Amino acid sequence: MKEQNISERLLDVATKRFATTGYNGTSLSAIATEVGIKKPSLLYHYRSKEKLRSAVLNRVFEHWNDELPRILKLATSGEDRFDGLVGEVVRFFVRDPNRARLILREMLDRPAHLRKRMDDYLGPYISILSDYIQKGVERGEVRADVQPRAYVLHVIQMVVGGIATADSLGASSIDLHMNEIVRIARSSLFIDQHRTQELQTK
Amino acid sequence: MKEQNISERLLDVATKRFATTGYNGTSLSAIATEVGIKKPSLLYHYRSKEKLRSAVLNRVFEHWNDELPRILKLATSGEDRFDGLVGEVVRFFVRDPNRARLILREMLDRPAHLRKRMDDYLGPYISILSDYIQKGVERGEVRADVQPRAYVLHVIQMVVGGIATADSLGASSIDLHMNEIVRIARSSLFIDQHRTQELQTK
DNA sequence: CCTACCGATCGGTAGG
DNA sequence: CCTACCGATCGGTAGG
Repeated sequence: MKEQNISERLLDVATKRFATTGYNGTSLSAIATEVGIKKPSLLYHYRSKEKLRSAVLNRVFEHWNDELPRILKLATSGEDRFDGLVGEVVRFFVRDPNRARLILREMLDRPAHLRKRMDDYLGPYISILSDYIQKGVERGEVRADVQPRAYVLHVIQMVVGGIATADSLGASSIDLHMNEIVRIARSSLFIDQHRTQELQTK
Repeated sequence: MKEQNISERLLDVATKRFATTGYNGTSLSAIATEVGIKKPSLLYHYRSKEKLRSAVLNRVFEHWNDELPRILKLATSGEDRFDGLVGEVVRFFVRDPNRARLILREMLDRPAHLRKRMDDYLGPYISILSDYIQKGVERGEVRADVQPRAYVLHVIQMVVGGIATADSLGASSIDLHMNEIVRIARSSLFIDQHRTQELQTK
């Protein structure tokens, strides 16, 4: 688990540095030095800084692509599994907040470029989730005025943004903040069944 | 309205550039050239790049500080005025999305530094809003499980993040997305009175 | 507000 | 994987 070849170690360090100090704020020599080699040796593994950037981003999106199918299987039915689903997404980014920072930075640095990548990797999953929501509306479980696609995007964004910028907010307890995000997401999606039932049995 | 001194024009251009290409991705000569002067002349107005950065951030926060008291007067009571309040915050950032991008970038680049600024400028207002929410809970208008401070922070973050990264998401219609954000914020805060009343009158 | 200039560092190449 | 080196550009200063 600890033995990695140099290409992978370069990718790890580059991910961390790009996430924390940004692409423009990170020099190739800084990355190389942290791995224990010199800049020209780095450029043998990745032929340019841009290639390194692409490699870093590709790996993050592939991680995502590996985990999302598994996560989405949790979401075959209604409210019960919703917390599990959002919880998994939260855990994915909490496990390594640099993933969130990296994506947020890329959104700011190269909007068009990232939009394409998001469409390719996440597009299908977002459509699946939107369909689930639409079915929930038809079943009467989900609020009728939800905009499915916008809802999904903003929940993802709340999670990614919340984790990426947790240090800037007074995020004393990450868990408390993530719980509140899940609560916001859930209660703005579902019609409140408990309350309905309480009142109906009166 | 069009006549500005050079210091102000430098501030405008620096704000735009820092927001779109980042602090590290913007050179002083690029800013100076766009204003029509040379780099050493810029450095007469702002003695270093860091001073320019501070000046840019100060102005954004002061804008905010000027408008927030007025906006908050809209929020003296419950659900009716909630949409107006969130709507004003949305409009503030939609009017100039670079404000949102700048703050998001600073959160990523210098978390500790921005946290202090946020506390100083926004801290009191966040406390006021948290108190409103707490009173709403006591009145039975607001969900009892809301975490007031976390709720406020994440709604702000959803707005700022959503506007800053609108280009990256498929934000075909900004209005649709902002409406969905307001809907998410409102419906996750208030107990659904309409539904309650409908059922009670049955 | 300018020209002229500084040392430092950048991404990248040559060549082994 | 290295040393040595490239032109370009960076933030900043001198001096007027």
